[in-house]
Amino acid sequence: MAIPPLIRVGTDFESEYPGAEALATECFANLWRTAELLMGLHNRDTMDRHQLSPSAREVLAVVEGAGEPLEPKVIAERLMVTTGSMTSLLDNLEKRGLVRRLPHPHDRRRLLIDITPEARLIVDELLPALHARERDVIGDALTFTEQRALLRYLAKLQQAAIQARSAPAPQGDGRRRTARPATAKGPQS
Amino acid sequence: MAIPPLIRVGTDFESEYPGAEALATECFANLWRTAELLMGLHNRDTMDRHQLSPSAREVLAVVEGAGEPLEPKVIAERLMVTTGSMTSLLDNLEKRGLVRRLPHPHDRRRLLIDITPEARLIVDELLPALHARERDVIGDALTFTEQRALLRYLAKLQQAAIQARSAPAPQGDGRRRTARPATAKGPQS
DNA sequence: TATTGTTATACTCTATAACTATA
DNA sequence: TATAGTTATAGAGTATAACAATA
Repeated sequence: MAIPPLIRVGTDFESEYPGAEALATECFANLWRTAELLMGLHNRDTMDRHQLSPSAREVLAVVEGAGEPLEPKVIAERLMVTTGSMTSLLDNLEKRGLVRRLPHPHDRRRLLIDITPEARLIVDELLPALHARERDVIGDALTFTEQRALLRYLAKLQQAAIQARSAPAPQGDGRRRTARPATAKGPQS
Repeated sequence: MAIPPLIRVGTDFESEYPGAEALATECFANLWRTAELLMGLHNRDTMDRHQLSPSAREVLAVVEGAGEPLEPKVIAERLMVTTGSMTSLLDNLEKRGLVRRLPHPHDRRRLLIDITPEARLIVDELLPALHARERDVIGDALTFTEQRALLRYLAKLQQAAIQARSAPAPQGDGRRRTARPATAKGPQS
């Protein structure tokens, strides 16, 4: 397999980066890679089966999941994009006949976005398959007990990350000492 | 806090999606969100401090980490992008004076990409700060024992994800039964 | 013929800022 | 004045396919 099962950092990592810890960096790198690999499965399936981009899928999933039409601004907040970006996403989806812009009953500035029956067909086919995939892949790797432990760790990491977001910029305490040698590729653990 | 600490799926999830499991979906969703939050810290720092996009940072880190100039194709493989995309990334970095295209000594089809002293200054300032951030955020959330357990889980998940990549498309076994209620108000059957 | 890298083209995603219509 | 959404513009990132140079 071209892809190794885990990213490792060199044995000299902690002397190269004083103030860092190899274990934390390995957690970080592998958390990202694992997430990318898993989400990549969903994205590929979504594109192959329905020619939907990840963001387009998210829009449909959010509206369908809400069970009722939503204002563009609300969808934009869920996806964490600007209203300008949302207009563009909705334009594409509307062109494909997957969403409709409806007038808001009480405020003529606003819209309500609903998904069309065609979109509903797509979502009703796609989401169960994606969730089944999640069950298969994650259940293949981890026991329920491990999944619950993972979830606890992720909750703690999210809290720490959210706190760090509003914290000051990271301190570049440790200064790198040597160029990282090219030959240090074999982690001997 | 606007952002809840953990994504949860509804209690009726497993009846909506037969063949799925709420626990696996929560693992999947939170793995993604955690990774995004953590990587978002790095991306924001990198952009704020050095106006470098994530991909541009990766190119510099890969070349600097190798300790010697690398061929574009090698960098492209590490970043998992095509050589066409790599040309574009290198164009941007070269315009900013951060990389140089050197002739390959033995093969005139090839190039060797080296980073300039300016880029080295950036990388030597940035990477230690990012690694220190990793230590702080992850160390704040998890004990070393927990970090090691997390790493074990991630290794297993990566293996499962890599296997799934070459497996057939997911089976949409379970058919969605009802529209997902937004606020437990009755979706009629 | 096969490989490396470039070019040309196109598309998605995203942002910002100016703008319109409405509140 | 403030808000919702659009438009115009811009730029990054990515891909594919055709291509040139070289092996």
